[in-house]
Amino acid sequence: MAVLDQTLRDALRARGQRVTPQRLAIAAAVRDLGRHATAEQIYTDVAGRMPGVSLPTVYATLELLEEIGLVRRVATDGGTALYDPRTDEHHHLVCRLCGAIADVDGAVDHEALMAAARGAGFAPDQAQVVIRGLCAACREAAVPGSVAR
Amino acid sequence: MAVLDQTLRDALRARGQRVTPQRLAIAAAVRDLGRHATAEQIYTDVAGRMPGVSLPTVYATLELLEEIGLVRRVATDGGTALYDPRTDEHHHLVCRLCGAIADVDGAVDHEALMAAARGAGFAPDQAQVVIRGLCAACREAAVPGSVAR
DNA sequence: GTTTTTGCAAATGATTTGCATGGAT
DNA sequence: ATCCATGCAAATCATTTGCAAAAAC
Repeated sequence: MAVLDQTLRDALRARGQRVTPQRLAIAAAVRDLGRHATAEQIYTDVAGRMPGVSLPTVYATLELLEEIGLVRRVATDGGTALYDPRTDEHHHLVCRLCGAIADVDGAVDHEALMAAARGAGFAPDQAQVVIRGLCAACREAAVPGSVAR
Repeated sequence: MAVLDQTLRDALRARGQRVTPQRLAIAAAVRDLGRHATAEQIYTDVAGRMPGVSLPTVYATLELLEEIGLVRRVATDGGTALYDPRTDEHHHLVCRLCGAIADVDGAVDHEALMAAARGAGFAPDQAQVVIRGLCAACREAAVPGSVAR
C-alpha cells in the first residue's frame, strides 16, 4: 500500500503535479476494490473514506492514474467504463446479460498484435480484447441444462 | 446488392418482422458507406435517399442488422460506436488522436480466444480486439521525423 | 504568493424510450 | 383487420466542462 502511494507520489512530482489527499484516496480505493470497478463504485468507496470528494475529481484522477500506468480503463461495450488495477497483459470476458466480467490470461499473442499494428503504420499503446457472451449462470438461466455439470 | 436485400428480407420474414423501406435503405447505406460508419453518418446518408427517416429508427435497425449478422458494431472507446459491414473475423486499430480506424487481419488466434472463454465457463458470441495508438499521420504531427520515410 | 485542484452545477453527446400515427402483412 | 414499425419529443446516463473557492507547493 505504501508502495502504491510512493509510486503515485513520485509520478506526480515527476510530472509537476500535486499530491492531494483525494488522489491518494482514489488510488487506494482502486486498489482495495479490486478488479473492474466503475467510476461510480470508486466514487462511492472514496466518499466513505473522504466525504466531500466529487465525481468529476474521481474521473479526472482515474484518467491521471491511467496515464501514470496505475490503472487500465476497460471499455466493455456496456456504455460504462471499468477501471482495472491489474495493469499486466490480460483480457476480458463480459456477459451480455448480467454484465459479469472475468479475466482471460494468455490466448493472445500480444507481440503479434503490436507487430501487426506497427505494420499498419501505427504506434500502438495498448491492445484490448473483449469477448462478449453468456456467463455460466446466465447460460443456465436461459437454457436450463446447457451448462455441463 | 440484391443479394443483401434478399438476405435481409428472408431474415426478417424468418423472424416474423416486417420488410420496410427504411430497413432496406439503412442496410443499403451501411453497405454503400463501406467500413466503420457512425450511426449519425448512416443517418445522414439514409436521409439523402429517404427524407423523413429518424435517428431512432436508424439505431433500432442497426441493432436488428447486428442480430441478423449483417453488420458488426465496433465499440471504439471513443464514446461513439461504429458499424462495420465487414462481418468476417478481423480487428481494429484506432488512433487516439484523430480517431482514424484501420483493419487488422490475422494476428489473433480466434479459436484460442474462444477456447479460453469456454474454459472460463462462458458461451462466447464474439471477440473484439481494439488496439489504440497513434496513426502514422498523428505520429508525424506530434513528433516530426518519427515516422520512417 | 503562485499555480494547480477541487467541488459544484450545468453542459454535452450518444443512445434509448413512450406514445400516437402510419404501414406491412 | 391486426400487429409491427415509425417519427417525434423527451428522457437517460456516463462523462466532461466552466468557474470561483481552497489547497499544495
